[in-house]
Amino acid sequence: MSTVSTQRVGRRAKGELARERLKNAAIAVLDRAGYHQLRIKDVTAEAGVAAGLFHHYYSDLRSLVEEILEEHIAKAEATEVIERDVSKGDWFNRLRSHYRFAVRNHAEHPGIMRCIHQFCADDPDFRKRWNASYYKRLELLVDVFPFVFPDSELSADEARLIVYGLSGIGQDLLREYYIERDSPLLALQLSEEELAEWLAVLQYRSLFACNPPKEQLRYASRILTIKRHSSSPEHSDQACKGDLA
Amino acid sequence: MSTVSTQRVGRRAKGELARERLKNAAIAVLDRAGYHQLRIKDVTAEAGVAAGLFHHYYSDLRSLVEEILEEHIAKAEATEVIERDVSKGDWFNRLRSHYRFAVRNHAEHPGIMRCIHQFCADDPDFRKRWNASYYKRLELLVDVFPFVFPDSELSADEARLIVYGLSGIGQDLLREYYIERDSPLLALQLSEEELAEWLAVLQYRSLFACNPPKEQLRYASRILTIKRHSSSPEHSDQACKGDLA
DNA sequence: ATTATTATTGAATTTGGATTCAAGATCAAT
DNA sequence: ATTGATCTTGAATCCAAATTCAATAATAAT
Repeated sequence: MSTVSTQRVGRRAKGELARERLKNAAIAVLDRAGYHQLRIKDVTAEAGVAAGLFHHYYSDLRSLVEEILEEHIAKAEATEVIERDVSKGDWFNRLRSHYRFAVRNHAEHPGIMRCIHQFCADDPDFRKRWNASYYKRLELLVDVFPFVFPDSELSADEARLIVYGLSGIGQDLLREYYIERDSPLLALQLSEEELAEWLAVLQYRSLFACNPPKEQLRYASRILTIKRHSSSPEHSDQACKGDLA
Repeated sequence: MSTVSTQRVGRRAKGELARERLKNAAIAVLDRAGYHQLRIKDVTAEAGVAAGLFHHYYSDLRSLVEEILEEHIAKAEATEVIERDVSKGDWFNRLRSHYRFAVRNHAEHPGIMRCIHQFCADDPDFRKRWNASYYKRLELLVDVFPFVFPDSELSADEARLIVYGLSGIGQDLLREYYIERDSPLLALQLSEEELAEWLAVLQYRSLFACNPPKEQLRYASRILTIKRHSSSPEHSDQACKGDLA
């Protein structure tokens, strides 16, 4: 059907290409300006096409942006497999994997993440769509709750309260760090892996009320030095030893 | 100067009154529609005045809304005194007080909190203004870090990383709960005090890697039943006993 | 080579809403 | 009671940006 040669491009393929160029242009503008300053003219200018062409491919800005976000979500969902190589009881690595995913998303697609955030605040329908994706990940954790804590007297909703509450750890921080790029924490010059680990440690501590196993930590081990000076030394690290189910 | 009687109202006072009515109308519309759907006509209609009157009192919507938010921030800062009756080493109550403040804000002024959120995502200047207020509270916690954890090897920035990371606990949750009113957690029917306590417990656990003292908990004590079934019983609760500096 | 289809342009029009303003109403001062 | 100031109205105007569309170019089918 469509020619693959460099010069000759089929009509249909050419159309698809222009469509794609508009999309990429929009992403570029989203990155530097955000959704609410986005104008059709910005997009077509960035793509180097006439203003009128926009409506040949999209009915309005919102539908273009929705397509971008939808694709992002779909792609992320396809490749996440967050808990892929995490062994069954290895909770610290499970949490760290979730954060790796979140951190990578923010670091690689700040414009898109910002836009998702703006859409969620504005548009109930989109918020539902996003939450469906986001909560799917959270529910992975909620689901294993009764298995990990068989003795706990928590209801399912209470488990959810905990997971949803803890999911906020680092959310704002990631935004300030990667999107606004305007946080005192930028001074720390953290790599993605480092940041993911720190946040995972914080989450782990809250979940289990103890530290993750020392040997798993590659960057954030200094957090283990946090001890109430009023309590007996070496209290909790030992008790919550190992990390196997 | 101005008459206090019910019927007769001075010229100046009448003006102030209309100004106030516009402001309250705007808050009402913010509550139900949010900043980005806010129109001057909506505000004047809600206030029951002609469209043109708006510009007699405000140059544009943004300045009106900024005034509303500025007043909110100022009032909140004036009355917060968050750590007022928290005794020096009583960390659990300190955290709980912070959450009481956050929860109350969301419960009482969902429209304004939503608007703050929207402004922060859009407007770098406002975000700075808000962060100045928000970080002021967080720095209360950062500042006492070296005092509470004298043996810790954390740098100031690392302490900040922890505090900022943990500050996210419950942020999204409060939005979904009080602003969007669309969270599976609504099923729990939590009172403000209950929610504040749950979130404080989560934060406390992450900070100290142990549970807060049982006797402080009025609602969330079931969280103490969370124990890794692989570890020895009663491990950390005892070690981190009491709560005095 | 001719014809039909799709892609692209940019000027003209439309739209949603902010902004202005002349005129009328209300009020305090004299 | 008259005057001058402020408050209020709503229709008229303005404006930025979206949207349309007739004309032209590029490509594919015959």
